[in-house]
Amino acid sequence: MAELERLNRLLTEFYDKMSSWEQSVVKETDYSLAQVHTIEVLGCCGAMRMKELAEKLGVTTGTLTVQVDKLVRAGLIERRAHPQDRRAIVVVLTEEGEVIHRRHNQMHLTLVEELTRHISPEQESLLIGCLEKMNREF
Amino acid sequence: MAELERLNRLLTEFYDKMSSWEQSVVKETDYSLAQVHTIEVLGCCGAMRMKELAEKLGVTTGTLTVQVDKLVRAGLIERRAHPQDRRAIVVVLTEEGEVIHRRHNQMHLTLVEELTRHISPEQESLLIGCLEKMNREF
DNA sequence: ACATATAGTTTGATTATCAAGGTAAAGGAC
DNA sequence: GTCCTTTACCTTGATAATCAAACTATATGT
Repeated sequence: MAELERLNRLLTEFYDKMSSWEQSVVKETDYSLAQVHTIEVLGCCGAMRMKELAEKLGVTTGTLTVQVDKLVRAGLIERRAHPQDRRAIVVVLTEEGEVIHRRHNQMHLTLVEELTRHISPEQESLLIGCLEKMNREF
Repeated sequence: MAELERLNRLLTEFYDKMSSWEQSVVKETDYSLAQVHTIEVLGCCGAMRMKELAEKLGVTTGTLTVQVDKLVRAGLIERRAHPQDRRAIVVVLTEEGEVIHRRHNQMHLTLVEELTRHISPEQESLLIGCLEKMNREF
């Protein structure tokens, strides 16, 4: 099982490097890591209710309420009434929030482009296949 | 560049899933995420001085001092004098710290084993190659 | 119509974190 | 050797993120 150990090491290393990359990128902005992450999820997955957003972010709804308050005050997101469920709030990016998201996403793309600089298109396809399989197993 | 976008999505998804997996695993233990991460780094990379550890963890030495205090009190790590540099402290896992690390590492291995369940050995080798290339580019 | 479950907010306490300032030691420049 | 600068770590005070639990309003099932 040396192969497994090696893969584990590489995945952990990748995770740690991604983590510090994200931290350093966020430090350049006016927003915190938690705030950028919230924007990221809303930008990638689209508007959603508090409950769902809290689950995706891995925090309680109480925590999210506080974060959403800040982002609303910063003008990046808005609270909207849910059309069917009057208990629910739908959180949606404002135009400014969209801008922030696109800018951040572009940095991600640039990073991935750099990371795969020495990976051939065929290998890249294989990598994509592996990632799909792995993500499905979580 | 649709391929790039797709890879970016998959990597982000993988990162997020790893993150929540780690969080849920840590929640079962008596230690916090920051503490487990400290143990993880010491276990994988071996004993090192405060400065180096702080860099690997992405925190200031001030923050690390506080965390190390807690882990020393918990009996998982020890502060040792650096043999050459009398300003420096070498942080090292105790026997109990090693046990915690091995237990945590085993869970990582089990996870990776599950994740790669549907990946052939040949694909796995290719995946390892890709990860090595990507980690080198960070 | 009533009981129970769910969505979101508020509150109080805890933890992690940083920046800035302090101490001690190392490493050069002279 | 003596000073100056840099480095390593610790301490402190303030701030941000987080949770659990209590609360309000609405939905859902019996």
